[in-house]
Amino acid sequence: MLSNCEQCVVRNKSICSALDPDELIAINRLTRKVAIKAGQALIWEGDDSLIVANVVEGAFKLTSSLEDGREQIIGLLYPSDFVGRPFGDKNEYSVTALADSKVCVFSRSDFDEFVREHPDLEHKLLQRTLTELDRVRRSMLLLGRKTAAERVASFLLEMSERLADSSCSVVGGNLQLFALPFGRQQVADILGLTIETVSRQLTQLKKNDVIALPDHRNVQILDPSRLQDIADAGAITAH
Amino acid sequence: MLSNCEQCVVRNKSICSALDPDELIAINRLTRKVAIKAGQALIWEGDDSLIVANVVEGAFKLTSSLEDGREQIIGLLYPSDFVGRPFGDKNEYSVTALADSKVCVFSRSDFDEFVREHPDLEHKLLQRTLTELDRVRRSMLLLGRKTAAERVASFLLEMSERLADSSCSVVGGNLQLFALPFGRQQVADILGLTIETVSRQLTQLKKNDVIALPDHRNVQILDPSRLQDIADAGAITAH
DNA sequence: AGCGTTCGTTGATCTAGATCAATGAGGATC
DNA sequence: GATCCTCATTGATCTAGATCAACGAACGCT
Repeated sequence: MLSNCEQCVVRNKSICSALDPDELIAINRLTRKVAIKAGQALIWEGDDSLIVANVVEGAFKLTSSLEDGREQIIGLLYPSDFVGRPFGDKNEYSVTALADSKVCVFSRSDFDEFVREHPDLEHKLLQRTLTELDRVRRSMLLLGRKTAAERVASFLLEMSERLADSSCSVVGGNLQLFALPFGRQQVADILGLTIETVSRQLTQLKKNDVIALPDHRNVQILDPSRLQDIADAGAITAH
Repeated sequence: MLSNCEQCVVRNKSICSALDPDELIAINRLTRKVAIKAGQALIWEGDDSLIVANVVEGAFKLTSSLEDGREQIIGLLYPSDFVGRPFGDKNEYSVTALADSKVCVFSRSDFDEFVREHPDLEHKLLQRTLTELDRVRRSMLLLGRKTAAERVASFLLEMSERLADSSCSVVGGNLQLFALPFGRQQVADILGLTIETVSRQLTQLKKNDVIALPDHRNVQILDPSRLQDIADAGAITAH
């Protein structure tokens, strides 16, 4: 089945939103929709950069590892996000599906060429890259200088923001419930901690009534301002 | 004195290398050369993004801090590097001169507009941003998962590469000497460690004849492959 | 030359978070 | 509904790196 950009669900949020109908037809010819099963890799660390893609459905993690197995999650990708390394010959990171996913794939050379001919598209790509750079730099402060409590609190706040437009429900402006799209090990790999430390910090927050944990995947933020205080300074004042 | 792009020392390495002589004259009108003393800030964390710039001379650090004074160095900037946040309204990070420096400053709105009219310039900017993103992500692995020994070794290797074209001297292909453009505290703030740990790791490397430290600022790499092994896996085998 | 002042090194101790180990709690399969 | 199997929690202990503290060395200043 041919992919059809006009009917694409991420058409208005992805970089493709820079394109007019004619251009959309042109880019349609360069693209191929691919399904990726949960756990399957789309790109391997160290690979030549042969493809780039838009995430259409699902979620991906971007990871970098040491030989002995230590892994750091460097980024998370959701529908409408752009994946891959244009204008470069190596992928420095692996991209792996966290859930069953669909992506819209381009050959990198085709994509590079198309982008150079469409400055508006290149502009969108630049804006995304700048935003991502801001985000990644923020996590450098987290990884380099924050305590475990601060990291977990920051993470929960960021996830609640990021998932705000999808599954998040705001009741009374203060009550937030969302489902993490992954397990404790992944949280640990995002925060540069161990699974045990993440678990202990979460139960600590639960004991202090800052959050509730209906089950292993769901998180409910009961006291956002308190969580914010913890994220910024780690202060856990007695409740 | 008017700045003159034609005679600019970073003309061929900065993003301005994308411009032809006519365009250079046009951009010249938007620019102003400014001297910054060591220790002085060019941009403050949280400021509105009102200016962007090219580094012409000297060195800068990009930092993010917590209220209690903990600081993380998020990036280093050298001549020909681009500074600031185009196409965004906030600077999330401070930019401070590490040495007496000169920059070529644009108003952000002027720059944004000029960039949109010059796709080649925007392309250069995108390439730089993508490269920087790769570099920053690499340091996420360092900050999140590497030990102190691995961090210091990785740092020395990266600095020797980065300074290769300036003060670095390669003798016999194996002997590298370079001067760090900053003190121990800054190294600690780059690596997410304390000054004491950095110091101890350096003396450890010295004792094992992996490096020599002629004085506090200079570093000589005696055994690059050993240093590389340490950077990757932290293994310190007895000498 | 003498004297602060700043910066780096070294040592002793402490602790946040890692590691090791056991237990518990769904969720799928037959 | 019993049996795995995977994943999260909890507890006990250990350790890398932080913290606290003293000392030393280089540099600028009078």
